[in-house]
Amino acid sequence: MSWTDERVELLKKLWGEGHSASQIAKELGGVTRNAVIGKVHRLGLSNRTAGTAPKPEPAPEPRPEPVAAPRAEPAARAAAPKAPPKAEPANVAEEAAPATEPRVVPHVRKPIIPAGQPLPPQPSANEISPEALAKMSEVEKKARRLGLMDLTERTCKWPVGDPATDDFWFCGLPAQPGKPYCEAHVAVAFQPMNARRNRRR
DNA sequence: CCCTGATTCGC
DNA sequence: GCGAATCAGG
Repeated sequence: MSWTDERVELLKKLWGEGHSASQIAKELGGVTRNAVIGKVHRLGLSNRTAGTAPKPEPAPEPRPEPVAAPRAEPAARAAAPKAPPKAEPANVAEEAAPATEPRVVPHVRKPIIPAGQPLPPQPSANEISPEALAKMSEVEKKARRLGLMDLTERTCKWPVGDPATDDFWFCGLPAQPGKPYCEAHVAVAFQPMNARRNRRR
């Protein structure tokens, strides 16, 4: 493969969008991340300040913490996340569709499993620890929202949303080595039969 | 260990 | 110019 105008163009675009060299290499195909980096340098756009203000800062996370503790035990480990079974509206900054549909979807999600992997929780099937669920929906907000083609051996392949709609993507966060999912999703997918139970302390 | 970009240097 | 090997860091 050679650096045709097209490929260089795509390289510039992706690099400008903050994609990593390895990601770009995969999207371009036929090149390694080294090749990409090398080219990036030769093009003189090593600094991602190409154009204007591409400062992909992760959305600031709300810190719910205001507990005006009157006077409690010093070492009180209040680790009781009230994870409501309701799925948080993991939305982005803006939503194109107003979605005035009367239809309410109360249950969690209905992920579709890539292949031969442990099945995610069926909403009505079994029970997952509230903590795991909470962590999961929390993570979905930070997910990279990868497309099918962006998945690699080390990206979380946890599907989110309805494949029939545009609102469908894969978690994409760093997967646990050897596992198909990231830490949070592994926690949900690989539920030890005795995960909950001896939780009391 | 996984990943990231940066640099070198033979081709 | 190209990119594998290597380096340096997270």
